[in-house]
Amino acid sequence: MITRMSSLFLRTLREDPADAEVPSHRLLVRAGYVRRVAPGGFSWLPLGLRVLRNIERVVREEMDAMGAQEIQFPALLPREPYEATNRWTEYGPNIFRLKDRKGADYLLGPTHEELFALTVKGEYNSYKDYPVSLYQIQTKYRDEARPRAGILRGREFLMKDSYSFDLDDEGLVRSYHAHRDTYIRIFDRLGLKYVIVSAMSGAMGGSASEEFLAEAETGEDTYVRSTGSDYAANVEAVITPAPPEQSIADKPDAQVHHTPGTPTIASLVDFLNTKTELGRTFTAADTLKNVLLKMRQPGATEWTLLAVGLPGDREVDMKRLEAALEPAEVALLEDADFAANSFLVKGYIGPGALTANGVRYLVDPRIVRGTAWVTGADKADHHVVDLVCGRDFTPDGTIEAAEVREGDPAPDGKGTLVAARGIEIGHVFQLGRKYADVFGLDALGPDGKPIRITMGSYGVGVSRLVAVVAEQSYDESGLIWPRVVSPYDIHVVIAGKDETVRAGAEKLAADLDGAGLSVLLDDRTSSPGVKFADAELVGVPTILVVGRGLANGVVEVKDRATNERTEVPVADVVNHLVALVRG
RNA sequence: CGGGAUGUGGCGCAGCUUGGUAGCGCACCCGCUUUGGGAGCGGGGGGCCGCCGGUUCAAAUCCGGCCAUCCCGACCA
Repeated sequence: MITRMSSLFLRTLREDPADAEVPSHRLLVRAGYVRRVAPGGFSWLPLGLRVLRNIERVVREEMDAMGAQEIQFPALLPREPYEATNRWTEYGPNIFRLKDRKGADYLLGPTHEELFALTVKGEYNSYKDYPVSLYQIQTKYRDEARPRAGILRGREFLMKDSYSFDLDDEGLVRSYHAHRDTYIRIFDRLGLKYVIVSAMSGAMGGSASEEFLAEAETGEDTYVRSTGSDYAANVEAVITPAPPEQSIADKPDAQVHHTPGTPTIASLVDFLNTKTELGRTFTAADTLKNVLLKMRQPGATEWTLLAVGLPGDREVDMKRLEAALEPAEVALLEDADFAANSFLVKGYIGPGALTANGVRYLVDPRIVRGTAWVTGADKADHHVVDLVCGRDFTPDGTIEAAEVREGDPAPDGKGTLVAARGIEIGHVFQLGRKYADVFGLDALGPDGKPIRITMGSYGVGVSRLVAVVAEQSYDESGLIWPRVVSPYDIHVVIAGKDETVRAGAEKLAADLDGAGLSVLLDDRTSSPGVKFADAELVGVPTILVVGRGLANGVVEVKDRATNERTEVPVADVVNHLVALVRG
């Protein structure tokens, strides 16, 4: 196929659009791939649509190859199924809601677990029907609080979502891994640099959920990776390696010290080192900080107290804490709560009062049996030194609530952690029976008894991938597409108005087309400089320049990624390019 | 929802302090010249200056209110 730029619906911009910050947004607008029509809403122009369709094709081929079957739901959905799962309420302001002429409630689908579960229930009844995996590639709607970064986070976007249905947990794990492997193939084919991070804490069940994050400085998701292995994880999922337990026998007795005016860790450490004669130097890491919180299970009205103990040099990471306590709601204790619980002496809280008053006490994994701590003595202006875990206090358990810092040892014991940023491009998730329970999705088993189906849910952000690929592949002149997603195989530039040059280029374009390549032919009357600049901006990986060399029987093949130019005899160029593209 | 900024042809911007017939660059149209790195000259088309109200003989410009958009944060299957 040959597309002539003289008639292509395209207008490139010489300057960056004022509202674009991230490279993908800037370049996709400048190069005429997309145009903004509303906050978080973009139209796809011919070049952009071709890239989107190419990515969609890769996703579809791999989904089909794994045996998933494609179906399609409406984006406009009735309220009832989402009411049944309580998501009509849970989604809050994040879904688009609308009413029909009769006043009935509808929504624009943000994700389709309900519909898939209901559809399978409607069609399948026997255990012989399972397992099955279904998917769709469909427009999703979410009323994001703040759409941003062009098509990286829009309110309307194209997503591939799929769902697996299995008779038992082993089947779910198989389906999960089939999807995971498929996603690896998809992202590898797209030439992306990405990591797979565990998205949930160990307490919630290992690999039940993993995210695929494309490496990008502009990414919204922070994760950590190890310097010594390929370990990578969401900050919420990092497991703190516990130090070895220590002997209790050789520890000195706990002693209470009068430590006036030391309500903070810094003031306490300073006091211990300058105003006491303990014969050693303390740091914040030697102190045990007890943070008081309150938590509430979903649906409950009463808050219960919770204390988290952690080394004094670490802050509580509320996101990690929330992830560890999910689905419970959690909040820091307020002054009124302290007033209502007089045994809590703010600034001087120790494990003693907590345990004595039945407050659930969870500690950081670094606080193991045999470790000695400086902590509050439950009395204003008093701290206790050498309070030993397992001897002087016994926590109710451990919790991953402390902040993760660069330089922390990696959980696998190899290397240390460093922070990195990424963009979520895929998510695999063992849903379990949540939706099957709500809708009564059962298969009739061989013994005549119903078997509750277990589901997996898997997503790929198809339109987002256009921006993510761009984000990982561009230079100061413009986009640089990998061949699989490039809008065309070859960009032919006619450099010169000479009629023989034009005719030669037309002939070559026709030959390339005949050899099965897609060709973007710049047959415009503009000056060569304009055409070169546009070719670099548009980003087709191979540019064929037909110009002054033609008289000597050569044309120029330019590699967009390296900007290397090689002269190739006209007679060989078609074969040369076919080999390049088929590579 | 908090903080910051900005709204002037399709795009990028100036003009606003000090009110007086709306301007520049890119893009677009016509003519001539030009054609290997965003051509030159000449001629042209296109704007309810975000919206509403106020002040004034006169408002893009001053005052008040509203709306919208972008950025940072909170939020985000």
